[in-house]
Amino acid sequence: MIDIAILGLLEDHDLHGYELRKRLGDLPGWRPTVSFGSLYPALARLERTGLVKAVTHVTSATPAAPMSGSLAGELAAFRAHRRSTTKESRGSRGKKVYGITEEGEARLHELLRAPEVVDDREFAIRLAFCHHLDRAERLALFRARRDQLLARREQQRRGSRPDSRLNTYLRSLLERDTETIAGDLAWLDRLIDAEQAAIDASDPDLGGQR
Amino acid sequence: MIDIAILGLLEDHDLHGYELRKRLGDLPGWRPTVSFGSLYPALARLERTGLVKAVTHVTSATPAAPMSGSLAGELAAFRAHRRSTTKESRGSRGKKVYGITEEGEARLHELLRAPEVVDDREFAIRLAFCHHLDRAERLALFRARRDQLLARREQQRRGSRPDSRLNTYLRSLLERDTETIAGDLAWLDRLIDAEQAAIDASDPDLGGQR
DNA sequence: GGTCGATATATCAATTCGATATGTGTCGTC
DNA sequence: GACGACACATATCGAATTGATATATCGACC
Repeated sequence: MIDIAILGLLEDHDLHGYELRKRLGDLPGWRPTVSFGSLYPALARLERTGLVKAVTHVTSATPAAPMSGSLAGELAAFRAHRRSTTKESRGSRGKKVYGITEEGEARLHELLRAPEVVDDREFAIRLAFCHHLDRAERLALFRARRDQLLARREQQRRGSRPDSRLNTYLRSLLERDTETIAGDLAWLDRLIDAEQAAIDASDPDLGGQR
Repeated sequence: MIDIAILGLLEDHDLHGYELRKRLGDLPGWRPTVSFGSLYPALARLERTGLVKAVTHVTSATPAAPMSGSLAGELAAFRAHRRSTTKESRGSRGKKVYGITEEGEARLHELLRAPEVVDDREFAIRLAFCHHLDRAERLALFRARRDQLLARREQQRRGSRPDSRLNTYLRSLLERDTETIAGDLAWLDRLIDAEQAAIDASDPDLGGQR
């Protein structure tokens, strides 16, 4: 989940964790922003699997970072190292700037393209970065989401047949939910139409096939 | 989170895990339903802390459940026991029916009343069971949610000042988000008005104070 | 007799969150 | 120029949640 967002943001600029967190907060899907407990382990995982790499920009004092070696060790070793080499490491706790690798770019594309649309948050994140897809792939994503919302609406209709048993507040909530789904569908249909129009315009001979 | 929903459902009827899961699926907040990995550990936790208790209804074959003792033991012991007493336990794997305790009812009320509204899912769950609150408490819940949505709208406005930098899809998503928040606020205001009207009607001498 | 799908409980690894610890850089202010 | 408050920055921990998987019984249908 968070992988898409991290890779998507790094595709544009190299960024360090803290900055990444702020930008993630501007995206829908995290309220109000990602926790550090998600972000840093995720970055470590992505680095371990070679999808991102550190461009260890240690600020000011020590331009060519000397402490990247201690990263492999565990906390105690790290601290001990830092304490024993206080003079060298004076001047900030190495701000780690990350960049995306070629494998990372491939993985991002693969994650965006994957056919199964799972939850609302994931769709939002994928949509936020879907400009990396081509038009046909984008259309497939939109339509998969549309099917999902349709199914949700259907399920709701089945569930609320004898809805007089429900309390007022739950009924009201369910009604609002229906309203939101209807709104989402209308919005999605506008996106789909726009995308289809763009395809027709760039490829007029296929216009009759939709 | 899941505690509110479990306690809220058990407040109406005694239920076993599987049935609980199905009813949870009818509530908004879980898509399409809770996972077993959430439900059963949560039930175990609630039982351990005395908020719910098992009324071990072992179906058909052995009406007065003889294997409640093995529950305390671990998996292997349980299986060994079951295998060695196959004849007795023939006819279903002891369906555990849970009921709410007095402590559970107190806890439910406390959870519903708590002033901090955290995320959307939690508000939905609380709303679904807020008929257990009195009108003033309910109104406080609604207003807290309202403040939260207002803050969200404000944050969005600040964030999207120079929004021409965003790609089309993200911009569209953000617009739809704004629309949804506006709709939620309008809906909430209707709920608040209705609640206030009910308070005024039942307590006319306080009508001027709002 | 066999197997499919619903009922039912339980556990596991991985992910995420909220809280917390720790340290640096930069104001303002006294 | 010393002090504290606050933004910047990385990291870890425990607990909750998810999705997958294992196990077992039941009724129905062929």
